[in-house]
Amino acid sequence: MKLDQSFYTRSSVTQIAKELLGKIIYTQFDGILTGGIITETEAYEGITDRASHAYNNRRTDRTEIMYSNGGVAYVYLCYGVHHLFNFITNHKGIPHAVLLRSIHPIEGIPAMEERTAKKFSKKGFTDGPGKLSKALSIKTLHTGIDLTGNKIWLEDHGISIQHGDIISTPRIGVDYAGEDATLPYRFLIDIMGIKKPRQGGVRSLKPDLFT
DNA sequence: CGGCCGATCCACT
DNA sequence: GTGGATCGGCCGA
Repeated sequence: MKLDQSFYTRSSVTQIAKELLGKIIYTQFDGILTGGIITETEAYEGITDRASHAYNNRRTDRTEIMYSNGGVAYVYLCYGVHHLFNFITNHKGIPHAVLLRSIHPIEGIPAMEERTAKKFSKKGFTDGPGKLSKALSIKTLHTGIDLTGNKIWLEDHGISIQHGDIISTPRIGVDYAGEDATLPYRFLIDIMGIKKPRQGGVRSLKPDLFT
């Protein structure tokens, strides 16, 4: 079942970030379908969040899309190299976002291997925000795209994530954010169920777990 | 208009 | 464990 806009327009960005775990993200460009199970997200809580690009109600050409009604993409370039994908949430004027940090591939794996020049069997295939964007062919030009359309969308396949299986930690790479750098706004499912990961993330997803 | 630097990744030691 | 890649956005002058 495809997720509709009402999933994104709710007011709790942390709740949405947690509910995204276990959902399936798909992209289809030039007839090539790729997709994976979302296993890690981060919430960015708008104008009060020092880690957010929209902190203090800042509006620039880049961040303007964050003020849209929920259900569109915000993709920006990081370190001059990586295209980082965000779900825009909440209502128009409230610039909440969820960064997608990791997926577990389930669809179009050969295409993803070609795009990333890496093999799925190798550890660390799509376990990072830059890498998964490359695998799904998401680029900055997709900023503003409708997340309920036919190029990028989400589906609920009935994967049930227990509350107790969600690990939360501080967000990665936001040391500049002062007190807000310690907020537990990073959410992930530790598929191995072994231990809380250190910063840097879970690198031990079992390829066959969801198949 | 110039300079700084990041919501990262990978090669190399 | 560390440093280089790489460039658009952002800010101050």
